[in-house]
Amino acid sequence: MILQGWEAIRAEVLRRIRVRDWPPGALIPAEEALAVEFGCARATVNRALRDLAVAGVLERRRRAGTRVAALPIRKATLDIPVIRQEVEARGQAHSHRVLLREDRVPPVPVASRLGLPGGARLVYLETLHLGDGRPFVFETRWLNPAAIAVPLPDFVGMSANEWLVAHVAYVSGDIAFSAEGAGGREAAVLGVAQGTALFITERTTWDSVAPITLVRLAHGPGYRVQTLV
Amino acid sequence: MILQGWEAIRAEVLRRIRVRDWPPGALIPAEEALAVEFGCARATVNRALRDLAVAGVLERRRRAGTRVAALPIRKATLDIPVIRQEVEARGQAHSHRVLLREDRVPPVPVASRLGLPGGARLVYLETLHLGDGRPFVFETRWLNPAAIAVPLPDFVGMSANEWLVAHVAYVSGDIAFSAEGAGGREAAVLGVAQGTALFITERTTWDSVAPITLVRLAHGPGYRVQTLV
DNA sequence: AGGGCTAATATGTCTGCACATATTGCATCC
DNA sequence: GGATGCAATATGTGCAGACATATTAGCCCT
Repeated sequence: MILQGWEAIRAEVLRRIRVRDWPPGALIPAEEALAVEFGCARATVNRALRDLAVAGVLERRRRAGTRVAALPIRKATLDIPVIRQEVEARGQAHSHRVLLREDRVPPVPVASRLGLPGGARLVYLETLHLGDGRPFVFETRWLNPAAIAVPLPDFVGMSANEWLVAHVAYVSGDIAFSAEGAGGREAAVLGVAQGTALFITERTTWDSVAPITLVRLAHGPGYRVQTLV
Repeated sequence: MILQGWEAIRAEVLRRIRVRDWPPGALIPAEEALAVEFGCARATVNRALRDLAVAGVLERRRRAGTRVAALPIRKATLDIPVIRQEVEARGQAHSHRVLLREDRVPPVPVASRLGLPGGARLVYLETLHLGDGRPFVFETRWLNPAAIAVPLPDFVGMSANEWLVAHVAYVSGDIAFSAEGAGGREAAVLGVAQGTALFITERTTWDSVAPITLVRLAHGPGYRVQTLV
């Protein structure tokens, strides 16, 4: 069987896995053998198999060979859009209001998540994002001014997230999702009953060395994060 | 500057992005130019840049060149472990109980999500997963027996997920996360107050042609899904 | 039988070259 | 002026060959 292109090879390998030609856990032929069978170079087979390994479909180890993953559905990728884009994707007009901004000593859990000592002062910011004037998400954010070289703006013209992206050194970080009942303030701001289940996104972002910001987004009812695997 | 290995090149490119040598939106030099600068083959540069593009850090288009993504934090990958592994990773002993199993005609939203006509009969399954004997997650599942060649077991000895992975043709599908208040049954089964915010995971999985199963996992308070970006 | 070293092997990566393909910007034509 | 076509260009993909590296299986020695 002659196949053209690494994607064709990936598709054929996937097909064999799906029809259980190669069942979960099975060892599949070596790259060299597949290259001969498909009439292509080993590098091309390598490209296809590596891609499937990244996707979690295959598990590869040197010398040990390549085997079909025992539990295939293991990795999912999701897009984390900027809030403005998310709102606009729903066909609504985005706006935001800064509800509060002040210097504060963060509570211990916040400081520890950011890896800061107890006494450090941070900027605390509360922002409400709206779609067509209705509350969409309530953002509470801790900013570390010590890690930001330029002076902070008032975040009225541009949301904190967009300003950070545009003005601060490239960031990395982690994201966590959870569910929580709305507290009094959240309920009031979002216009829902207290205790309503909210979808919470928490994001920590780091400079190469210092923590920059910790954001907590409280999404109102009906919010979903969706993935294509 | 001479660099060895595509990961070293990726690191150097990332560094330049971080220090805003190449700010968001900027066009970076062509592969050929970077290959000369780093003293390696173009394919090696290509490998590094392609990797960063997959990670969402770079955006590449033929002829148009490679530019730094304007909004870098856009893609996140997360692992979706099997429940048993998740429980065991917490150092707890996993067990599960099948609470209900019967043939049912699914409600319209379920049928439409699976792309099935209205009248089709499915197997409905309610399972409670426990960690050290305490409720961990409440699983409700619709199974499409028409898409499964072998007869279904009782799922007492092995959870549905693990049985499916082991016995059914390889599946793909999508995952969605949301937050909901606990209904009466969920509250009772999980041992929480009605209305408690639950973290909901919904998974649809497909054969190459037919829908196989729709699972809804209701996680109790404190549950988080975490990601490293 | 058991433990440790060695050789075989599959994947990982790199090079240098070539051609394919998408896209852009310019030139041309009406 | 506007639409159309062409050529230049950056990335995408492919090949053959080579060496690197991790891991295993088996051998040897005690």
